[in-house]
Amino acid sequence: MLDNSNVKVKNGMLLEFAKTVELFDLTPIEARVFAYLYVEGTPLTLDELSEELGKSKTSISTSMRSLVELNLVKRVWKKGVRKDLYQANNHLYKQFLSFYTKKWKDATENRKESLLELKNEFDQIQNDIKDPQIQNKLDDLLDFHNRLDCFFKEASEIKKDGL
Amino acid sequence: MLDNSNVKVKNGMLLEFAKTVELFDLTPIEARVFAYLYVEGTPLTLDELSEELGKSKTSISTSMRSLVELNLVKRVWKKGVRKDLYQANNHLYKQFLSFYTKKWKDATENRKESLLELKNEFDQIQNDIKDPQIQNKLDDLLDFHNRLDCFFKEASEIKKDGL
DNA sequence: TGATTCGTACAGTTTAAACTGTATAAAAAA
DNA sequence: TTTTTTATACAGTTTAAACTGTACGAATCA
Repeated sequence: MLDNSNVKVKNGMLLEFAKTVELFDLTPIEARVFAYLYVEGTPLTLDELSEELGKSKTSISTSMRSLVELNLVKRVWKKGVRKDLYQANNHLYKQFLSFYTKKWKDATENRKESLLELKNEFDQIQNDIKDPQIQNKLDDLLDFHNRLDCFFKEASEIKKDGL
Repeated sequence: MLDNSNVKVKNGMLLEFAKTVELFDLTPIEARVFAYLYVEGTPLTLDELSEELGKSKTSISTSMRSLVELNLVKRVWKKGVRKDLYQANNHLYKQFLSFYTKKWKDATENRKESLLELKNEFDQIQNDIKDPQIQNKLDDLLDFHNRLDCFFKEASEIKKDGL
């Protein structure tokens, strides 16, 4: 009875937060693992998480690897503890937005490069057989990708304010 | 030979653009349909798309429905043509960013509401048994969601400039 | 009116992702 | 050293998503 309401609120947080985390293109289990680590606060082992979330240790291990790669979770050491301990990074906003904007910037930049290559190829076509429609579309697409790029550049600026 | 290079560039655009579209959480087939419609420019029927993309008409039909709901494609009529015709909206940047930011704003707002309900519930716990850790985390999460909200609000502002 | 053609609902199939259990290499303890 | 314990690679299984073909109601044409 004493802790009952506390636990209820905690579980609610866990559930809601995991949904938000999924928006950042994490798989459901990655999201749950991160949310659990974050709400719990203290560093936890793979076995503990496996137990608490009712998933196999292998599942936890693989999703943990992703989370570490994404810089959302870090491995921590504690004297006398043999197992690996993992802790959620607690700068939620900064971390999430930075890895998300990075992902987009990388993607759009790759795409821009490819489109520029296509433009080069197109420019080499003899003028009299160039399809002007294609010219237009190519330019539109390049413009679109440039704007996306700008958007996420501005986004990372905004991010820094709200540290 | 004459059109060969044109076609090659066109196919390249199609491929690259589809990848970008997928970033906006569209399924691969939705992305391809949209990209094809966009690159092609002229309105097309389900049958034509089915033929060109080598997918069943049903597949095209369902993905087209999503695209129309997302306001990325519109149905157009042409005198004398019995089949439905679909055309890609050509304000790429505006359309994509507006539906994307909307999606995020809706999601974070829902989440904020749920968290506020949890906060109410938490406030009703007797003070002496409140877990202060939970208090902190709840506040952090609310703060995080507020910032996300702000981010996408600012984002839609930026968007309007680059119309 | 009946005949034809369109778009999509639905059921079934294929394909891919998520997940698990076992086995193994690496590290720690004895 | 050997024994024990950890994290993960891998193969196999389960689960979910993507996709297709058939069938049917709605609309169009004759």
